[in-house]
Amino acid sequence: MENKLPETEPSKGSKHSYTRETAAEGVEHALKLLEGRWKLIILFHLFGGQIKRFSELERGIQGISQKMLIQQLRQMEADGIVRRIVYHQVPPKVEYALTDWGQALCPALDALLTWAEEQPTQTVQP
Amino acid sequence: MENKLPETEPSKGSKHSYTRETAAEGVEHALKLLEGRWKLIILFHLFGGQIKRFSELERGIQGISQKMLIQQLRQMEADGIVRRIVYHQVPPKVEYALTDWGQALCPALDALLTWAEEQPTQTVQP
DNA sequence: TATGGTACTTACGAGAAGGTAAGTTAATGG
DNA sequence: CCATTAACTTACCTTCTCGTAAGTACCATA
Repeated sequence: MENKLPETEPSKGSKHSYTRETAAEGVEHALKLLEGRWKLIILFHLFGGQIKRFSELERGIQGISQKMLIQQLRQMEADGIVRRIVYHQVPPKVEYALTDWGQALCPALDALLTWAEEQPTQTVQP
Repeated sequence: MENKLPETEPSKGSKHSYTRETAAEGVEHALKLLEGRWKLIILFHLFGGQIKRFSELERGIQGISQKMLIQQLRQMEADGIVRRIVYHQVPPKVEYALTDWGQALCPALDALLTWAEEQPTQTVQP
C-alpha cells in the first residue's frame, strides 16, 4: 500500500538528519516551548510585531491571573521567544514583544492550523 | 523596527479567518492531539506508511508501559490520527497504522522541527 | 501621613497526567 | 488440565500544573 503524500517522513530535506528518536525529541522540545495553558494566547497577542505592557496583556486575556501571566511570559523569555523591555519608572512599566525567532513561529503554527482544519469528521459507531 | 518575515500572523492565506482567540484555540486543539508523553515517538514509528503490531511498538519504544502505549494509541485512534486493524485470532493480533490525515502531520511537524533548529543560543547573564 | 498605580511574589490546595505492578481473556499445544 | 501468548485492564500512588488569594515594593500625589 503506497501513500501519495509528497513527504512521508519529516525533515527529508533538512540540514540535520534525524532518527525516529531524535526527530521525536526535537519536536517534543519544540512543543514543550508552547505547552502551558496560556502561552498560545499570549503569543497571538504579540504576533505581528505587537508590543504590549503587562497590564495590557492582563486586560486583553480573559481569565488569566497575574501569577500565570508572569509565569508564562518568563518561561517564554527564558526560551528566547519573548523579549522583555523594562522602563525604570515608578509606577513600573514593562513591555513584552516577540523576538525574531518568536515571530518565526508563525509559519509553523500555520501549518498546524491548516492540518487541524483538514481533520475528517469522526464517524462514531454505536 | 520592522520584521522581514513574509508572514507576520498565521493563516493569512487560509480559507478560514481567525481572530487571536480562534487561532489560538485552533492551534491549541492541534497541540492537544500531540500532547502526551509518548504520542510523538509512536507517531514517528508509524510515519511513512509503516504498520506495526502492539508488541512491536512495545518492544520498539524504550521505557513505555502497556498501559501508556494503549492509552496513547486509543486517544490517537479516537482523534482520527491512528488506524487500528484487528485480526480475530488467539493469541490476539492487532496492528496500528496512521490514517491519511495522520500522515499529513509530517509537513507540520517538519515546520516545527525547522523552527526549533533555528533557536538562538541563550546568553545567560549572571 | 495615607492612597494609588503597576508589576510582580508567595502560600496553599485541587485536579490531571503519568508511573508501577498485578490481573484478565481466550484459544492452543503439551 | 495447565501453561503460554498477545493485547489489553485495573488499582493505587506520585508528581506536575494550574487556580485562588493575599502580600510586596516603589514613588508620586493629595
